[in-house]
Amino acid sequence: MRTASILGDWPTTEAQARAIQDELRTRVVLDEPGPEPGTGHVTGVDVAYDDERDLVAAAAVVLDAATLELVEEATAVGRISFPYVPGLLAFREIPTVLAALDTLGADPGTVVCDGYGRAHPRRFGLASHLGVLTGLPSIGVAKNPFTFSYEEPGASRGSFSPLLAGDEEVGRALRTRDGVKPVFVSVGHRVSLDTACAHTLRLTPRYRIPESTRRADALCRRALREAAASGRAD
DNA sequence: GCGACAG
DNA sequence: ATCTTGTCGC
Repeated sequence: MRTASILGDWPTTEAQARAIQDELRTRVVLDEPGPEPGTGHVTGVDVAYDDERDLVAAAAVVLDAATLELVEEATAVGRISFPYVPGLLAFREIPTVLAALDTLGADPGTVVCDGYGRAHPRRFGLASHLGVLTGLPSIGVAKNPFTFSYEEPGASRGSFSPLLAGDEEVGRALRTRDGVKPVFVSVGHRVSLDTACAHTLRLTPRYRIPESTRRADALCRRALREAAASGRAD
């Protein structure tokens, strides 16, 4: 029901989308440390696309933050709501992600997005946007540095270096596994950068990418396959 | 003006 | 994101 009202005035043009980001950005909360890593729940969200069939599938996977065991998972399928434009990714992913989150019975805890939060041209990436719309603490963990610069962090897990937009630190390049390419962590909503990195390290005991994101990725791909096979969307 | 550019 | 087989390595 909430999703319907949000889709009601979903932007059509890039200019409208940017204006929405500029307005919602003022509601981001950056002065809370956020939930203690390793306590409560952590929820991974991800989205998969079938542009041919105009289908999008989202998944939300709730994990126990201490054990990383599955608590609950949800999916939603819909139509593509916006083209991919660098800097406007949220408008492509958020409607279906919200639909999936809405069906969860468990408290999502901290939401982990596959993308950026503050590390964004207007400091309002997917994780920030999702955080503001849901009120939930959120962080972004991306696989690429986008347009930002960074110096290679030390080779061991836990090493990090600032992710920079000019001389402004908008996130961190964080090494989650020894000798493996870093991930790019930024704050979404109601979580500090230190806490966001601590969460990310707890979520990567085995792989470079957070367990939450890996599970959400697998789940939304499966949901997309099934939706394409049965030919439904809603 | 041209190229780069989260997923 | 997605198109795609085998293959090198732990």
